[in-house]
Amino acid sequence: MPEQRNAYHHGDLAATCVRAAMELLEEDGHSSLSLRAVARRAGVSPTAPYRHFANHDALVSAVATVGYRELAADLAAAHPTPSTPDELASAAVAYVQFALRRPALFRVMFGEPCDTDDAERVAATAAISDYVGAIVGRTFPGSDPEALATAVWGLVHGLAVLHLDGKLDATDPAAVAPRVRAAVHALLAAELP
Amino acid sequence: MPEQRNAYHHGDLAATCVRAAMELLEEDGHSSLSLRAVARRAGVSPTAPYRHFANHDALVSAVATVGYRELAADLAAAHPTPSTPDELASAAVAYVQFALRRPALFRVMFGEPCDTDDAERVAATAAISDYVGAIVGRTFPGSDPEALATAVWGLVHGLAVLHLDGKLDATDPAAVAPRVRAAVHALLAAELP
DNA sequence: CTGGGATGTAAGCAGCGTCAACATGAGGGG
DNA sequence: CCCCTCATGTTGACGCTGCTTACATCCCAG
Repeated sequence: MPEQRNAYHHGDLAATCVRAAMELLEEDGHSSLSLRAVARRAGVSPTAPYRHFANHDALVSAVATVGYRELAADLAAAHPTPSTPDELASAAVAYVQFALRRPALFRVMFGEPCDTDDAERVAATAAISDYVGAIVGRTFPGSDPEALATAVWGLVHGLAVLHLDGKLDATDPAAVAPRVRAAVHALLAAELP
Repeated sequence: MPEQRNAYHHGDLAATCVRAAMELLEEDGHSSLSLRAVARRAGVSPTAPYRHFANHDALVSAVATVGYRELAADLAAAHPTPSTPDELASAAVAYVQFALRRPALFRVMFGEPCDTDDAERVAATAAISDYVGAIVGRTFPGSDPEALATAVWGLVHGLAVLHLDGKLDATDPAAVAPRVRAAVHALLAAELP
C-alpha cells in the first residue's frame, strides 16, 4: 500500500474516505457527516469522493458496513458461542454498549432503510442475524428457531435504541448493563398466568 | 379558529407548520423535512416559522410529540387494557404497523435523542411507557415489573425498527403481523433448558 | 513512447439553516 | 377614537451542503 504516491493522485482515496467518515462520526456526531467534510479531512477537493462513491448514501452505506463488522466483532468478543440465557444476556449487554459507545455510527447503521444493492452491506448484516440465530438454536433447542431469533434480536436491538434515544436512562453507564441483563432474564422467565 | 385573518398575519402559523410538516413526512419522506419546505407549504416566507420554532430541531420535536400521541391512540385502539399475552401481542402488532404505515414520522420520533427540554414531548413518551408498564403489571403480576416492562417495550420497539430498516422483511405487509405475534409468543414461552 | 482511461480539480447550481434589518397591522391605553 | 407598541411576517444575505459538468493530471498497457 503506497503511503503517498504523489501530490495529485491519492492512492487509496476510497478507504481514506471511509476512515475519515468514521472519525467525523466519533468527533462531531451523525449530522455532520458530509461528503465535503470527508473530502476536507482526506485533503482532497470537495468533489473527489464522487469518483469512489456515487452519492452521499453510498458513502454512508460503506461506513455502515464497517460498523456491522465491528459490532459482530464486539459480540464475538463478549462470547463467541453463547448457549445459556446468561451468556445470551452478556451478548445483549455488548450490543447495547456498542450502541452507547458509538452512537453516531449506530444511527448510521440502523437509521435508514438497508441498501439492498450493496452486497457487502447485506452480507455484514446477515452475519449478525446468523449469530443471533445460532445462539437461539443452542440455547432453546426445542422452540421455533426463526420466531425466537426474531424476538431475541428485536429485544436486544430495541433495548439499544431506547437507551440511545433517551427513552431509557443511559446517563449512568454503569446502570445500563444490569438493566439489560435484568430485562433479558425477566422476559425469558416470564410466568404466564 | 380564524380561517384566514388577512394576507399578512397568518393567524395560527405554529399549528399550520406542524400540520404541513406531517404532510411532508407522509409524502416525501423523512429527509425532505426542511423548515423552508414547511414554510412554502404554509404559504409564508422561508423564515416565518422562526417566529414559532427556535430552530429546525424544535419543529421536529413538536412533530414528534404529535406522533407520540397518535401512536398512543393506535395502541389504545388495538386494545385499551391488554392483560393477556395474546392481547399484548395485538398491541405489539399495532405498534409495528404504526411504524410501517408512517415510517418517516416514526423515524422522526425515535431517530434522535429525546429533547428533554420539551415538557410536552417528555409527557407524550411517558404516556407510552406507562401504557406498557400497565400491561405488564396486569399480565405478569408476579414478576419484576420494571425489568419486564423495559424488556417488553424493547422487544416491541426492536421488532418495529428491524422491520423498518429492512433487517426483517416487510415487503409483504400481511406477513408482518403473524411474525410479530409469533415472536412475542415464542419469547414468552421460551423454555429454559 | 504514446494514447486512453482512471483519478483528481475547478467552477457553478440549487437548496438548506440561520441571522439581522425591516415592514405590517392587531390590540390596548390615553 | 387614535396612536403606539410589539408580536408576527418579509427581505436579503452568508456559509454550508449535495451534485453536475467540464477540464487537468498522470499511470499503465500496447
